[in-house]
Amino acid sequence: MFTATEENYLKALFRLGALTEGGKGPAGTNELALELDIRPATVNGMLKKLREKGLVEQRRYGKILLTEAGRLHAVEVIRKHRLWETFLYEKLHFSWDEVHDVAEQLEHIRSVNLIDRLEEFLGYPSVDPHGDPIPDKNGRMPPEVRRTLAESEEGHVCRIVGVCDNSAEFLQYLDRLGLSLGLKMTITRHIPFDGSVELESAGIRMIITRKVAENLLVD
Amino acid sequence: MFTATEENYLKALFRLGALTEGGKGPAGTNELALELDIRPATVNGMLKKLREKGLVEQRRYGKILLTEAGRLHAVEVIRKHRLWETFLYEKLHFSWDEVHDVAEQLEHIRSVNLIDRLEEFLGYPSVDPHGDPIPDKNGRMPPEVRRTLAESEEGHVCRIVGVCDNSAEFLQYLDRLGLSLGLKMTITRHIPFDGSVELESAGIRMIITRKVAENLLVD
DNA sequence: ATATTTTATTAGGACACCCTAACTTTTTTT
DNA sequence: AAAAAAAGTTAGGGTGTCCTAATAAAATAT
Repeated sequence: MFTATEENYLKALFRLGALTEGGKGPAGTNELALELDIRPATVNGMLKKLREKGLVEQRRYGKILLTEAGRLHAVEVIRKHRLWETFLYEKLHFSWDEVHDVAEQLEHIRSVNLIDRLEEFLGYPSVDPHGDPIPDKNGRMPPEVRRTLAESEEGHVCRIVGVCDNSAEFLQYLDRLGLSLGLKMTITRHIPFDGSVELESAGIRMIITRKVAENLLVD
Repeated sequence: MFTATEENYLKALFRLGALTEGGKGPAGTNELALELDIRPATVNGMLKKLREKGLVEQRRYGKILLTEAGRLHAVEVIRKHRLWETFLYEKLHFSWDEVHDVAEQLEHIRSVNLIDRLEEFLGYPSVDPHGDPIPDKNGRMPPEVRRTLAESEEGHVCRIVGVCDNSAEFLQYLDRLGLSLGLKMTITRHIPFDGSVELESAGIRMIITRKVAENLLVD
């Protein structure tokens, strides 16, 4: 049905939030190319194919959106990826950082039964070793346990998954801080004095105020 | 290092006994093409590539032989295939006939640690669900338990893995019976009267004499 | 509003793997 | 030994996925 390459494109689009609804909004050709580490010209050609297959919607020179079919398949691939990661971590004792590359290959194995049986074997886990939720076989993500950055423990590695305050003011402020949806970070310290949180992301250390921390949802 | 396609060629050559030593001897381009269900012209091109990579030896218009490097890699792929089959059968409860197609994909997953950890997880099995031996990580097949057809139980599914008598007479006789190395069969009945063995292979039922049965090794 | 920069697209090419059709070499049959 | 059959090879294409270089459109800056 789908090639491994096509699946990787869908997955990347999903990651980039090509879903209209919440999130960062649709991605463009260049952004997708960057995400996949493939040249824009190549991506452009593949998008044509995905459009023809009804997986993606895009007007000339426009942003890319996953169709319902595209979204469903993207989620299916993510489900496979996360279940395989869980298998590697829990059953084969791979370390946190080793699982990804192998799961990247395993997620493309085609079989009617394989992934459901693997899920059963693993005891229907709800999150993978990175804490990411595992979608069910109908493409639904389990209700995420959303916690604010302020409640998160020291040393915890997490990602920004949403905000409590949706005001333009707050979002613009986040922008200025370099904080965006999906950003991965490590909670370095909770500072008792004023409730500030020290964190580290992409090699950069920063301190954010308690008020900001209370309004950032992390996983 | 190797593409999935290259690995499939190596595996097929190994199956066809392209090892000089015992067995059926080296295969030709056509035979390999038949085995892989790929046209001879295509196989010819791939053989050039495998020769350049030092995996195969072949003179113009000559038979194909695996080099030591080729043989080692073929065995490695077979090891992966059989360990994955064992996993699917024992842990995910796939049936005997479902495991092959999925293992055919899984055997090409690349990872330094994966297969050794899987082997450990499975408890170092020595044979796969079909009774085929699983090579160890150094490319050695475990000592096969070779039994003659005469000693084999009724209902047993097995393959001809060798002969006791190597005379031209006997081998020509086997040829006439349509019995060849690697042939899969089911032992239907042991006939007490004269020790004959009734068996079934590829939908054809036949009876062979006790003397022949005593000289055929099966797995 | 025009110039610049960024983003998207087109054109043309490469490589892996597959094909069919035609041809050559080797083997087998007569 | 010549004819026929089988096996191996070459020539020329096709698809999928990638590339670079050049161009067109849109967004941004002046």
